[in-house]
Amino acid sequence: MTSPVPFAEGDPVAVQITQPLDRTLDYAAPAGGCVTGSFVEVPLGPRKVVGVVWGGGSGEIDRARLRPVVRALDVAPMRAEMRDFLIRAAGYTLTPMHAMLAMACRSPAFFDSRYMRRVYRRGEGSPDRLTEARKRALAALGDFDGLALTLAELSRAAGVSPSVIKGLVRLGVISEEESPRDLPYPCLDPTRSGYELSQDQALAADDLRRRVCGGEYGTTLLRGVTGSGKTEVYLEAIAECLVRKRQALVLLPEIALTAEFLKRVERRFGGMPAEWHSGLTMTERRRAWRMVGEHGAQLVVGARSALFLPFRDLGLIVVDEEHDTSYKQEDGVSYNARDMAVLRASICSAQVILASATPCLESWVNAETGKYRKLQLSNRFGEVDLPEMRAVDMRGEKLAPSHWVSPTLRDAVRARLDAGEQALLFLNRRGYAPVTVCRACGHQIECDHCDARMVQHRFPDSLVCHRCGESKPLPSSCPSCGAENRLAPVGPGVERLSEEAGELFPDARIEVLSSDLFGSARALRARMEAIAAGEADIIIGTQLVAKGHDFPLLTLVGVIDADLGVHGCDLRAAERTFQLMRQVAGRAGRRNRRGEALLQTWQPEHAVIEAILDGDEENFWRTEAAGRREAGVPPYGRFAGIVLSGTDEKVLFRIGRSLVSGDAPLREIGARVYGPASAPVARIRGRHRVRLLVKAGKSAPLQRALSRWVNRVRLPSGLHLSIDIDPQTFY
DNA sequence: AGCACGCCGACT
DNA sequence: GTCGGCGTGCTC
Repeated sequence: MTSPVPFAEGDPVAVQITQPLDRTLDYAAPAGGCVTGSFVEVPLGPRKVVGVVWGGGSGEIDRARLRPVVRALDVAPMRAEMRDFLIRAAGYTLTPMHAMLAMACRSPAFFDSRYMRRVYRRGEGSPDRLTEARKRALAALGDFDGLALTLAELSRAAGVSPSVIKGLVRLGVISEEESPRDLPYPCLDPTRSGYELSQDQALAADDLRRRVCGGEYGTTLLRGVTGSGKTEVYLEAIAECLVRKRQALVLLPEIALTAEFLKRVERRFGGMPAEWHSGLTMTERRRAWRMVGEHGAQLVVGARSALFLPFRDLGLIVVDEEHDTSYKQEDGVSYNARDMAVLRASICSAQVILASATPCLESWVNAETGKYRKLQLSNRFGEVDLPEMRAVDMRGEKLAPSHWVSPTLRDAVRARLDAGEQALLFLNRRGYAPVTVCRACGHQIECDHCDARMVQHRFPDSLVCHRCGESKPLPSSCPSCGAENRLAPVGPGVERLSEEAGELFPDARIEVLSSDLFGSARALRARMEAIAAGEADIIIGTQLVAKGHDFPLLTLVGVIDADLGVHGCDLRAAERTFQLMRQVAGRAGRRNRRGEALLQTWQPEHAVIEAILDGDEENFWRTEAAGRREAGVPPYGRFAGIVLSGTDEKVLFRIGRSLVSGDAPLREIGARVYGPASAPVARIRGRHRVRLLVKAGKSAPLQRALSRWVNRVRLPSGLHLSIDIDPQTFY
């Protein structure tokens, strides 16, 4: 990598700012100079904004007219490889550079000065008289041996007043010193002995260690079912990375999973790594950002945005549960963290480990074709791990109206309860009922802002739009025809299912686990732990329970509606259903008990349901891949979504049609455009959305053609156009 | 993104 | 005759 170019005071420099300008602006370097990559504050009209020195000035503006950079910010300059990453990520996702840069500038470190704080440690002297309060103060210092505590922290920990501590400082018993605000994270020790690995795991771990040692780019798909010990294996790769003094990053799909993972890291390396996600306080963010860029953080555990942290020398990125859809960000800047991890690693010569029991088809194909290496972990616990899976053919079951638990499933649950074991009823629908319909006129209650049906909830009584979060009370009369008391809930949600379970199993302790029923991730976690310890007999849950938590007493999973995901024309419907079913089923029966999974379905002969039941994963992936190849869709073709949003739907369609009629740049590369049509979510918070879909061949230069195409039309003000490369949703 | 400049309707 | 609506364009 090129070393940073220095600029002396007054030299013209090009600055990329985080404001919506699609080019750099020239400024005069500040007093003390700056280098390429310096984070700077620059004047823009009447304001001051943050930017990064991108290089020497363009010279377009007369030197004498240049406004000077206000100051270089007190953080390490952006490294050349980070700039390279941002430029290439922007080019791939067709994100304007200013928006891409903004993601790398989400740092509270910019404006908080690097101030010192006064901390207290044990000093040399001994006290003249050892009072009770003084004893407590010294004991507290002993408890936090080596840690620098502030006056407030120490006096709270010891339960004494600050004056006691000040008194001891005067006697020299406690020493007072200045220490930087942001402390390095504790040093992790990769040489501690790790978890005991099975032979299979040890082989995989050795392989990954060698890769990390090589110091080159490479991606490995690490496959293994829940309980096969993927985490222990990639912790060894991290250990190797730390031994080599390079930094490591672990991406997790959900914040709720970090706490448990952090504990495992602490057990393995004897210290806590840095965390990065939306739940951090300002202070924590500042410390993490700064320490990652200096020498103070070896390992970061975080959400997808951690990819934009200023790592000094990143040697390994682990993407855990790589198939998880939350890695794809679609609001604002849209990118897939899995793909960006691979890009970033290829730029800084790092290894990538994509870990999953059920990889996404793209990764499966990449592993098959040799683009990624693959490592398969077999099951540590022999054959016990996968539950016995059976379909419950709903066509042969007798069910009362508005009931969803079949007699077959009911009997199976009863048997588990009698044996003192737990059962899980899985339904991927929050709330009481997904639809509220008027029995008099057939009207369905929709959200006023989103064109989505509102979901009826009972805790508390209300109608909630799951799209925008809008809620309103359940009316007593139909908003369309005015009929009184004719509004009826239709279809099941977890709350309604728990009502039914209550009737079927009046003596059982029933617990609903749904993300909206808990105030915080912490509360949810605590509840899950209590349930895992046996505080419930029947768990009713949404996909929340499919991830992450281990319920050792759970031996039966009943999937209320296995067909939910297989209809619909979404490209990935089959894949998602497969992944979710395997994950949920994997919750049943761990370690010593064989579990059972019952899938209620109206179409047991459907290819996806059959693939799930017969357990031959490779066969499922092969069939799915063949179908995609045939249709020329990802990963054998490429898609891009164009969303036009604005207040006037007619204008959106007009612009959409004019885009279609000017599609020459697309036809030149053999791509086709479909639409315009109302977007899957036709209206969000009052703004209409119209969507176009572009389909191109696998190796067509899609991005270049798209930007040429889109830049041709002039957009009326108030109309917004966004491009989503590799969209997750279609129709 | 902000903020200014600028060109057409209802008020003192 | 002015105040102010927000459309268009600029920011080194």
